[in-house]
Amino acid sequence: MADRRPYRRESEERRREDLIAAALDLVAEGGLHAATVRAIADRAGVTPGLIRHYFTSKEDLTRVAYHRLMERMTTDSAAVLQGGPNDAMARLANFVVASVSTPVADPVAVGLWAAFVHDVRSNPAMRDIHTANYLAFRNMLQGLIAALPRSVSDAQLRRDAIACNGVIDGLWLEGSILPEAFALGEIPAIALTSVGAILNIDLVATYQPDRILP
Amino acid sequence: MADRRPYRRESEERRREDLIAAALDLVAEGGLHAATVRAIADRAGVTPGLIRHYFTSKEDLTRVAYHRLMERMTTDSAAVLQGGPNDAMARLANFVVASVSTPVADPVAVGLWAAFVHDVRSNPAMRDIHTANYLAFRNMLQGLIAALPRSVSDAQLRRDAIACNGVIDGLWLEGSILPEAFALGEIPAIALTSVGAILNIDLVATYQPDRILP
DNA sequence: GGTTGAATTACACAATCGTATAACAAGAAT
DNA sequence: ATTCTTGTTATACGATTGTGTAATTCAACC
Repeated sequence: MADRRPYRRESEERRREDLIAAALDLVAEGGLHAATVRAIADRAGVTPGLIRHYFTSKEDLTRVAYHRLMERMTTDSAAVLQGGPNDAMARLANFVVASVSTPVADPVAVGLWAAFVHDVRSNPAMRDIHTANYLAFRNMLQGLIAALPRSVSDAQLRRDAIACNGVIDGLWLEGSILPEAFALGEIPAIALTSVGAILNIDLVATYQPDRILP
Repeated sequence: MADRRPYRRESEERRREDLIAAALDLVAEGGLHAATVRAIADRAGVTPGLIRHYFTSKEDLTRVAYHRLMERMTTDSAAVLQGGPNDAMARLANFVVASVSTPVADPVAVGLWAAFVHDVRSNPAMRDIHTANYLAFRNMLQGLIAALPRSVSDAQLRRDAIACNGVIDGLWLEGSILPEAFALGEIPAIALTSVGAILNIDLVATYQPDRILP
């Protein structure tokens, strides 16, 4: 009959990846309600029906997309450890700064993250994803703290990690939501001072930016 | 014709209040998309059309509801200052604990809060509401810190307030999203220790719960 | 105690949502 | 070349969305 839209066959992995990326893009831009099956398909350059060919439902796609987001945030924070200094204090300082700087701290990222928070509370599958990634991040932080030249009990180490994670999360949040409320570099500086105060070490003097700050 | 639903006339204030409360309830339970005009009206015991009689649009109702939510959270934190001790350190300690305890820290509240974060970024009116309430909270905290028996510069006072606000926000977030990941009273204890470490004072020894903890 | 004004209900409407199913066509297999 | 598999498009459907507009009924007022 009429001319059908021409198309190319792609691998399953490629198609799933494109759809996930399109979904995250749309959520970041317009919130969860903007990520409709039609909009996602359009952004990914396919037709809506294809989504249900690769995902059992829209909820399924949502779940996978959230997992990908959390994974990316943890990876971005950890990336700064690769090829950096070997000194424990310097490694911690780099990690702290990276966690409250772009691309981890970012208005788009926090909007994206917040969009899924409610589902995390109400949906068991989403909560499992959140718990796993939250603990992965905190354990990474705890490992960096444990490597410091000081001796504390395991219980104290846990409390320190929770506290430092708290400052980082809080500053990440505020700096991302209201970036214009802070001077350039103010949040990273405060993060270093605070984590240092909690752990009773001088992180500020330790920190040496071996990478270009944005 | 058929029997119309009987109704009572109420004051404008009462109706607006009921509709706002209904909207917040629904967002808390099922996210933003659950708060449809029909669901809100049903919860408030009226018919959908009445919403547009008191609010120019659904967006208008959403904006007002968010304002009410932020207002309530700040008020709940400040409530602990009323009738409490006069000692500056004790007042700060009470405030810190209240900010990371129920009803301020609560799974429902954080889900509610997160639902609006995206709009805060993209909608100027929502951002104004957020900025005003965020600064109100931080200034309240800064006032408590300024009252402490120690002398620091204004710039340092600002940094201290941002840092303490960060820990509080971060712990509020984590404790609210994953309450089962922490022991009872663990988060308040860590909050006191951390804020104390940042300000270089002993808040833990100061804190004396003159109110029943939940 | 009618009369009147506005609070409230009732209904309609176009747009959009997620999902289901059938038709097609691209590329590998033969 | 032809067939076959299945990735992909096309279309339809019922439910639900926010928003207008007209019809009612409550309660105050003279």
